[in-house]
Amino acid sequence: MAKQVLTPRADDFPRWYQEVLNKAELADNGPVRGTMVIRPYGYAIWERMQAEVDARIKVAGAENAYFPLFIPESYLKREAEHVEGFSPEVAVVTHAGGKELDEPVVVRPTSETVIGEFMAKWIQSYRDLPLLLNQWANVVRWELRPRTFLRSTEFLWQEGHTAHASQADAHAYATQILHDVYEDFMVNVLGMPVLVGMKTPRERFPGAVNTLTLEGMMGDGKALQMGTSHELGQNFARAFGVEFLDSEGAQQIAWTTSWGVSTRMMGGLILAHGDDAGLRVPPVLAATQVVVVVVRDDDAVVERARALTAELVASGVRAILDDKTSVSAGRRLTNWELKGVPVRIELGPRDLAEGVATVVCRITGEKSAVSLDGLPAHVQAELDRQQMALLGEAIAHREGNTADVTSLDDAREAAGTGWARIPWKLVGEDGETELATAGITVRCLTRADGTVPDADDEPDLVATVARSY
RNA sequence: CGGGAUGUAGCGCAGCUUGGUUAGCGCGCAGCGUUCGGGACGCUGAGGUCCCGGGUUCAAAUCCCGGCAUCCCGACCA
Repeated sequence: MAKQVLTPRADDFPRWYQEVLNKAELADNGPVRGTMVIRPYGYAIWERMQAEVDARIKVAGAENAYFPLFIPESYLKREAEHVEGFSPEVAVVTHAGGKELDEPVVVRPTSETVIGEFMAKWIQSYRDLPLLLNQWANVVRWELRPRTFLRSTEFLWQEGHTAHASQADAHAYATQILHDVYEDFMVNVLGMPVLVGMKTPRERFPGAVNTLTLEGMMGDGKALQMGTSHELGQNFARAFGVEFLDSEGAQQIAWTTSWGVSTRMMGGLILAHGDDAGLRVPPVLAATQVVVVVVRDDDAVVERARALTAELVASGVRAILDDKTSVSAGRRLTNWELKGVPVRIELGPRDLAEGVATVVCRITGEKSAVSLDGLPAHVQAELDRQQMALLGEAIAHREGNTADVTSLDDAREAAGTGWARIPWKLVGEDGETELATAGITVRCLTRADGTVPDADDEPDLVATVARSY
């Protein structure tokens, strides 16, 4: 019997995306336009993302703190480009406590301004630098076209904010976060071979002097910005008075950075790794790496499955038991497949009689009978192999759908199905505007050797252009 | 804000052109029975301000007017 779980995504990708969200029980739409409700299964994955990212942030030396959700409107107005860039999408509270407020407060769209205010208080001397802060929070941006996880009105993220004594230090730190935290996480945990580069001036964060980005290719060949790291120069420090005395006793203005990744990565995970049977979660990320499914309601089977689950947990695998035999086996198997649990172990009377379990790998689709003895070791090896297979598949997909071109027409053509790499000097600001009319943007600039440039006017830069979410 | 479309059960939809008894279907949900190794089947049942307001009519989900909301394509964006 042919099994067709979801709408074929080639026909209607947005609909396929929505079906995965619903059927894999990741998220629902919220009551207010553009907001989302993250369901427990989706949130468990987000918690794993948080844990992995947070650990890397701490290695990079930043500490967690928390700043207010409400920001005085006047703060936002202190940095000219920043207010201009954000005001269209800021939610403003004008009434509270039963009366109109003297000064409206905005719901943070990002926290550079409040944090800048406090950095100014906390920093007096070069000995106070660098100040490396991070916060896990929700922010609100009233975007015109919201989409669950990819561009929701409210989203969860991590925003790092740092202050440094010199431009070189700030640049080095923004770059360190880009590679050691974000790229490492995305490649090794998410299994996504992100393209790391620099945004063009047009695509820069409002108020930044340099925006670095990590771009992932989705299953349909579009690009998704998975994370960013900004050098803010002295723009915010000047606006908020983040000043310090250097070792010579001279008053200096600090150099700041900000960087973040968000629940958008949940959307990226779905769009990059999902297939027509639902989500596929990389084993390193998965909150549930293995599900042991009791195929039939049989005491001996239930008992053995429970023991096996305990064995797996004891061996360090994140495993759960599914003994809910009141629901038919076929339905449960399909549900776990939709949710993308990397390894499924099916145990029934037939398996038990032969001393084996049926091991099914979600990522490669392989199915095999494996002896119950030594199963935990086998499972661990299988998880590692599935992780590599998923990354390998994503790399092949990206390479197979990226074309090197030398004209804007060819770039437009290639962007119909994937990415195009084109010399930046053939594009320029005018070419960028022209491509934009066809819905194509310059995702980032890289050097010919693939490394991240220091400036957008370096010679021989390569622009990667694509459609995006 | 421009261009297109849609609002009917928890979800997905039909019915509207040509007004007419009690508004249907699939999925899901509840009960009983048979099933159970890849989304089982039968029977029974619960569940509805047909987006809102007004109008026409003996009679409106259906026709007319006004409003609201949502979705898709653009501009904005983690």
